[in-house]
Amino acid sequence: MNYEIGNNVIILKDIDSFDIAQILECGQCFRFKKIEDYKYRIVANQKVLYIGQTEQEIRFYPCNEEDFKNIWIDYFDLNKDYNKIKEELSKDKILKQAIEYAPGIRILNQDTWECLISFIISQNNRIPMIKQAVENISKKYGTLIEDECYSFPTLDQLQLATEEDLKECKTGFRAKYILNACQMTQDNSIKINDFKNMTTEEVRQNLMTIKGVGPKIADCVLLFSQNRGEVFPTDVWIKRIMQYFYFEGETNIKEIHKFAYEKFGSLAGIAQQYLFNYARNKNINPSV
DNA sequence: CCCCAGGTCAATT
DNA sequence: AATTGACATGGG
Repeated sequence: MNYEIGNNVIILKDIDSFDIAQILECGQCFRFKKIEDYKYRIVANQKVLYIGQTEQEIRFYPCNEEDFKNIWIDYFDLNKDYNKIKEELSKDKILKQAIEYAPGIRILNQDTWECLISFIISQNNRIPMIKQAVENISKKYGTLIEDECYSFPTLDQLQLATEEDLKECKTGFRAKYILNACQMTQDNSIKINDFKNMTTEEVRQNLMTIKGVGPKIADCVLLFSQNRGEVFPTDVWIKRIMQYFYFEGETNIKEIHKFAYEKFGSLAGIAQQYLFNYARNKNINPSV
């Protein structure tokens, strides 16, 4: 990978398929703030990182080479060849459209614990409100890093919360689900540290023992924090776009999964993200 | 005032 | 096994 090391900044050039706005705004990640066009601040891995992108280069700061190599290359999935993936997926003409609409999407490799709690909050909720709730929780239970930015709380930190506390953070009826996730992770019923050695189906079943975690949230955790490209998280938007483009009207999630696994295989998760972004931004909402 | 949101649970059939 | 209403909260 071709990058330059500056004074507490890493400058990345000649990277394909990287659009920081598309990556952060496509619905996979909740802890980012737009400073101005193509300048974002994220909080991840106990760090605050700014990303500024121009046509020529992408700047990551404050950042030294060690952190870039150890943390951010993996976080931004920089070793994956998205051109090859897009070429493969573009054999399907619907995917071709979705990819052309947002060719700079990448799937981030996020922290599993944060991803789990964030997507528990996501159920029957809207993205701006999910962001707000995650922010509230971080401010109340996380650690101050710098500049009013708080890390997402660890299990030990979040365990201090009561159901009332969590409701004050605007998590609503999901507060008790978060408590259950804390409890089951604490007593090692949820084996986050073993996930990397478990099959996708084993991880999914383990996550779904948490009250408030069903197949959709489990698949989001698998895709966005465990690099399992073969899952196809299916929410209302995915259901709409699949019905609109691939099915003649109404169908069910089981049929959608069967179709997606056969058609996209190990690239299903990435395909899903292009489709989700396309459906949401084009407001695909057929009256079928 | 009614509708819905990156779903899931529990009750009912 | 499949269907249906409830659930907190706030924006359109």
